[in-house]
Amino acid sequence: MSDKKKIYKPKPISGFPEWLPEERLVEQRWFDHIRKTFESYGFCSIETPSVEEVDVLLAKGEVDKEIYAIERIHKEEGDDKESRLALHFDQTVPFARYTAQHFNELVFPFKRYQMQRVWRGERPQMGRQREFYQCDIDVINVDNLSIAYDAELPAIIYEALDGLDIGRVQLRISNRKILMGLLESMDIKDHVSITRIIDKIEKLETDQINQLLKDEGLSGEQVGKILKLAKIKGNADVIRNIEAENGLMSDGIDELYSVLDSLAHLPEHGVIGDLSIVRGLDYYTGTVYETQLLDVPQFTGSVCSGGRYDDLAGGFINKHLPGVGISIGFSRLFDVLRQTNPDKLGIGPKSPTDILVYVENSDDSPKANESARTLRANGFNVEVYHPVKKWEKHLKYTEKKQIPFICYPKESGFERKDMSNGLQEPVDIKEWKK
RNA sequence: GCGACUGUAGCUCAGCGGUAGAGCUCUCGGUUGUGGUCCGAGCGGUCGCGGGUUCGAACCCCGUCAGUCGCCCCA
Repeated sequence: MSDKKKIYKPKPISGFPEWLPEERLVEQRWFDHIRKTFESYGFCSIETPSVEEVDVLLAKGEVDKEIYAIERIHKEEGDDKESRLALHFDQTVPFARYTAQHFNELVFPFKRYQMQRVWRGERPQMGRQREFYQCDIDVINVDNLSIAYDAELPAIIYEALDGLDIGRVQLRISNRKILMGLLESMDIKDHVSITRIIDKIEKLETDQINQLLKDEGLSGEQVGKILKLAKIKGNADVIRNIEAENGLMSDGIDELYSVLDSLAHLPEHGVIGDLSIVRGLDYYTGTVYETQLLDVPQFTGSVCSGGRYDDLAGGFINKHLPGVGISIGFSRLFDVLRQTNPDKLGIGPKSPTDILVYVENSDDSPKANESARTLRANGFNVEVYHPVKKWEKHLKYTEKKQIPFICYPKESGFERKDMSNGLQEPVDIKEWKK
């Protein structure tokens, strides 16, 4: 009697988003714009495998990262001796490996961009997924790398983000040497836990920050000096007037001044020196970046971050290869906008089709296909609605997919219907061009 | 990994101890002026899963899994 199909009920996997065609279309538009911006500054594209050897990903000793390892289902006893693979956690480390591995074939300073998925095994929430796209640009050079690149990258990023129509963005820039110099001058060793606390300055009350720092064993005077420095925000001149305690600090101030000064052409809200920016990742050694969406106060995280790293690739080759890079948190940006400000996303039609060609009955198919070819040659995206159905069906389909025109044959030639106003008129398809 | 909350139709949810419901979506038909409106019909659910209590469980209890939000961390 009942021969019901067995159905495995699909459910979304948390943190692994997928979009509808109309959302994907916007995503593709964003990718195109970002790619064009990067290439306009002479960056070339590379792609690295989704997986790296675990040893490569952990080369910088960041073992606490939430990395997905992969494994064959038909794994057998003894297969353990294969090197373990894992999905890459970011694109910076694979890029460093790539640069070292292809060192002899690359031209330096090596400027590349990379737009790929990365994976992190963390609990998802708004703007945080487990599988997401990042758009990275980095420059790596041999032995030394001009500080001018530290300023060029944020300029490129600003241009890329500004073109997406997502409201005002603000790049916040600091230089780790400034805070590190201060800590050094006070003979404080545990940089990592201090910087983690500084990182929360925007989130917590001053009292709480004070307490956290004191819990680390700092004196009241030390805490005061650190907080006074970390709360400095402003333009190039503000940074220039900071008093240096030692050479390291002085270097940091000079570098940050130089970077901010080179970015003076950006709108005032677009870039700011902010000494509370220190970044969690421990391989950054100089300039560090974060980016805020000024018009989305509900989301305070950074949508685009990066920094200068002195020798990330040096672990893979016996050379000194300093670099600087920034990564747009593409999926974070898209997701945050989608959830908080869907109008800004400019979700449009459900397909790229410009013209639907109407087939009245199956005898007309060859004619329809041929006219579609003509229109495609004229630059349009054209689809033929093959099922032979009533005119109303065609209209409904065209309407639902928000296709602007229907083209249909008449005794002599063709007519087109403009879906925006219902107007129908004869058309010479050879002369109808995009 | 930790904490709080939530799992019923494709989606949004009602039902809270007595035969599984609504709206939307979808399919088909009718009305209409060639898209809209309106009308009718149909498709669609082991009530997350496993156990327990009960004459009887979507509902109460225990466990488990999944999800959402927050923390940690970060794009």
